[in-house]
Amino acid sequence: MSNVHDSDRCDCNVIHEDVVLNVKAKMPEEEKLYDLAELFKVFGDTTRVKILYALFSSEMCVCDIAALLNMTQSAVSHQLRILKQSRLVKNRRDGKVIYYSLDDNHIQQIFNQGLDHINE
Amino acid sequence: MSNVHDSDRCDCNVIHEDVVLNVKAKMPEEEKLYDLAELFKVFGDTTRVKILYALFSSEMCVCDIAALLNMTQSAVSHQLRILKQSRLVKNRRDGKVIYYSLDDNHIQQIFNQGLDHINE
DNA sequence: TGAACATATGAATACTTGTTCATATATACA
DNA sequence: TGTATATATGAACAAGTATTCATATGTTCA
Repeated sequence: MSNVHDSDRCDCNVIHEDVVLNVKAKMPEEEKLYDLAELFKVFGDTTRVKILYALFSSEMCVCDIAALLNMTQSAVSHQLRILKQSRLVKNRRDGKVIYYSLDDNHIQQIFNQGLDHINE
Repeated sequence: MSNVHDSDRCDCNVIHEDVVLNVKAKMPEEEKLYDLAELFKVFGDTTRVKILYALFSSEMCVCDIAALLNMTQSAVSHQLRILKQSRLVKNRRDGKVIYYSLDDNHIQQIFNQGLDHINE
């Protein structure tokens, strides 16, 4: 039984208590929203967006990605780690070379929706 | 006529030049990818995700949002400004009260795709 | 007009994060 | 086994950002 008024953080009055209660009932659990923000945080960096977009075309090794983006191997490697931790990319080893590829089929749709917003 | 080799930033060799050139040809223009990352950066904060999710249910005034999220009116106001600048929300004034609502119909789909990724 | 309320905003602070640099790990090959 | 190459990673630094605090703006109503 959570109460709208159990807070002292808001320095103004609740104007529409019915609305607040109604919306509160419909909100997903805190953790889901946190995870969602964390996912978008991963998409919120130009380098990572470029890497993901590159992998739409084909799997690539770290050196190729670095050359494509005109970036340091180290910088790319750091970003790939973040992408892998978020289960957005996976990798396979072939000798010395490690190939990265997409590990998710929602990314392209999410990106397309995002581009729709930008282009409208 | 851009050349893969005009860079000195990559401290390793290009292994698959054909792949790099092919992917480079398919990459969207730099600016689009930048804008896309900027958009996701806006989604990459728990407070803003919560605000947007709340507005899926109904339009709300600033005080109500602050009460719902147990946050300062000021903090909410700052975030609403960012959301408005990104054309994700709009507002209308009714006397002293300002009501915010969604200004984009891609958001819900983007969020749903994101949740699909998290839940799989 | 002045008090009360809703909202906006600038400055400061604490925290997060992307890149660099140096170096470690791992594999191939002579 | 030793060297070269591909990749990973820890530490440090610079740049960005969310919240807080104080205050300003704008509207209503007595």
